Amino acid sequence: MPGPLLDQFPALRGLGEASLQLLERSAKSVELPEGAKVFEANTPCGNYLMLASGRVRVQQVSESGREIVLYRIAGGESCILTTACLLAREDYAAEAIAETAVSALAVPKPCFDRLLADSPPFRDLVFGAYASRLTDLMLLVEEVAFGHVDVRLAQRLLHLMDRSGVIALTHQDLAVELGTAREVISRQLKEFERHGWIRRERGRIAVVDAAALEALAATA
Amino acid sequence: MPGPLLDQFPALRGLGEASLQLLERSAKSVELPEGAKVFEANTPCGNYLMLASGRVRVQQVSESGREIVLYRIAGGESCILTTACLLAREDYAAEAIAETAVSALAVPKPCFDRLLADSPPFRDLVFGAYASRLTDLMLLVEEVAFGHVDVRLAQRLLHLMDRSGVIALTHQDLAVELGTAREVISRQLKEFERHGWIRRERGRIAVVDAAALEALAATA
DNA sequence: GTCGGTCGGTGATAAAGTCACCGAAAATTA
DNA sequence: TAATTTTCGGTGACTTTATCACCGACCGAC
Repeated sequence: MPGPLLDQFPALRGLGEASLQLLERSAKSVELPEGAKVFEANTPCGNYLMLASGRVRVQQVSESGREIVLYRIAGGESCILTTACLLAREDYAAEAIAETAVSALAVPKPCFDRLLADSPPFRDLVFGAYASRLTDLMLLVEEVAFGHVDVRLAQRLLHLMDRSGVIALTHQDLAVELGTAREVISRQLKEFERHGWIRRERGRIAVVDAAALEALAATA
Repeated sequence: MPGPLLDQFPALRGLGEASLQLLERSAKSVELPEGAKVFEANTPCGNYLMLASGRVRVQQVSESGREIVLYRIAGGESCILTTACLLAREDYAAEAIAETAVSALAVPKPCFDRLLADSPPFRDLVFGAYASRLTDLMLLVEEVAFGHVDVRLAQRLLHLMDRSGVIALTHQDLAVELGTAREVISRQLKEFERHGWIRRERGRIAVVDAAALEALAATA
């Protein structure tokens, strides 16, 4: 156990002694290295997952092999996709990948059910995660259906860059972020560079003029 | 009250006397005519909605005014979008329209919270609805991102037609179903008619060769 | 009947996706 | 180190989809 439960999940403050002890006893701590698959498409699942630290990317894979990033989960959040199959007894429709090293809590279904019944803060945690993902996905549908790639790419670059303005991703990675084709990204990036907004290197992109990208990104 | 609760919501069988009585006492019956807005985008909400009968369409509207159908809710199901804002205290991101006359149960938040705490069957109902919508939306993202309009249109025609193979929708309506433009639908339908798969009339489409459409629809 | 609104058709153009292929850089192996 | 393989990105040609502007036909109301 990497630390006290409440430090990892501040949302559980107010959970009550009994529930906390139940969690401490039943939940197993899980450690995953960067790049590990948290779960795969079309696999049954038995545990409810709570992310203590790290970041997980959830993406949809189509039959033709194309991919799109659906959303990300950060430390302190719960992974509602596992909940979905726990409750609906369906298989995953998507896959999840650890973007950083991840430590999580695997809660067995009986314990999950018990907490759901007994603990309002736990319910809030789970429901809150559901609600966020749901609105995320609705906005994503809108973006994919009606958004323009240049605007979406500008937004994503700004969101993915680190403090120094660097994005260490390949064009293919960015294509998966937006659910589009690599060629589309390559041509768009060339256009951005032509404007002097970014610099391209193999496997990395440096944002030069963030203000210009923000102006484009605001072209909702 | 249009009838006993359990007839309208078989999923609530096993709810327990106390919970049932609480529901009967607190929940208000709501009747909406066809075409009524169940809720609009960016409006706060105070009640949890359970659909007794009728059908509701939930669709996303973009700033530019374009629309796409996200999913539908039928009798016996709960409307998780209301739950989402109840729990996340966010506004709606989408709007919902009664496609038929609708009778529903409006459950006030305190009562909703109470049932969630006390009743496992009620929890299953709510969580189950969440899980279904979530997987629906993930599949929709995939479809919009990677699907081809001819295939998607064939699927939708087959799904929307009545027993006699008729779809009483305008081209614009179908465009909203798929989140595309009317012209795209018009041209595609002309192509379908050229193949002898459908017949077009003003405001209605008649499916002539469902098998052919199914073959195309299976071209996932 | 006339009128205003809805419905659908069409051509031109732009944006995005697809396909096939290429060379350069990096990683791996000999 | 040299050779080989893999990954990464570039490009042209073409298809599909989206957008824009406009049109005439049909429909219901008056």
